[in-house]
Amino acid sequence: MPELPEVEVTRRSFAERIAGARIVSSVLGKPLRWPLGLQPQALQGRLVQGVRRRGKYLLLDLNEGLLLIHLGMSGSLRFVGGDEEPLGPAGVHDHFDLQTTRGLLRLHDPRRFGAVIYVPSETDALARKLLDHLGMEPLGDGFTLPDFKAGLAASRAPIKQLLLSGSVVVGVGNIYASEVLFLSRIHPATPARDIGPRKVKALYESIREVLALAVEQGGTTLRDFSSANGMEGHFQLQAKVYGREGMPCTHCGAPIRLLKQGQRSTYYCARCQKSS
DNA sequence: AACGGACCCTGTCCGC
DNA sequence: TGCGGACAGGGTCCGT
Repeated sequence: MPELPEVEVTRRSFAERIAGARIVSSVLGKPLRWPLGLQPQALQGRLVQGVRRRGKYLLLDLNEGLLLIHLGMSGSLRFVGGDEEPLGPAGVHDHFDLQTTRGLLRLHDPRRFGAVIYVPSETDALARKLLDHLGMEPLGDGFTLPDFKAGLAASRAPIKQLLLSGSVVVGVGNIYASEVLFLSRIHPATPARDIGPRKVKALYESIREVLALAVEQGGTTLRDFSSANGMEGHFQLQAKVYGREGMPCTHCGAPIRLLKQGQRSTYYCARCQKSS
């Protein structure tokens, strides 16, 4: 479910409200992708200093150690402050509660591909395994055209799958991958290294523009995404190809096609999107 | 060593 | 209505 825009929107929706809070208690539900890494009650008394994002991970900085939170396919966070309507008891799909002096942070994740992991520092072995291989941040200054070009030139993988892997640039998931390839008129099966310089530039710009726009729009709500304050996203209203198999291309009218790549659906226009 | 596929889990939707 | 199968926004691991 959550790609970079949804994770960033989630971050912005509670980062300021939780900063400075002290952890009162913490409760686990069913197992997630990885174990928490310490007894939940050991978090009691620590301070939440802020919330950062790296790729699709949220990093909750504590005065001692940090929590890595990943939303997987179906995860979402809610943060409800003390003066708001309380969330009530944890439901069957609520697998992590962090009660703080500023409010309750709750992870809801039916499929449980998500994770909440405590690490003593970002240089911890597990943290490095999860974070070190991640590619460039598409909305940051470090994401440059020359570096992006070099990243594509080093891979023969189909461009759609290279984007999804996050090894060159992070945060482009299944929806936005289809969208940016449509906007830059690149066929999704094109080997990354075969894409010409003009289209590489178009793709680079599309990634920045689409992700930034999606953040502005509050992310994409297909079925159940909402930010930590309960707001739904609206980017789905601007999707040109995702989920539109058989419907006319907004540019040329040809029917949008569906392609399976690595067991994931890719939507594209066979007339507008070419390999060269 | 890069790449493709299997797999983790639950819910929903579609065709029979 | 019930049931089986396909599919869903992600990522790791393992075999080639």
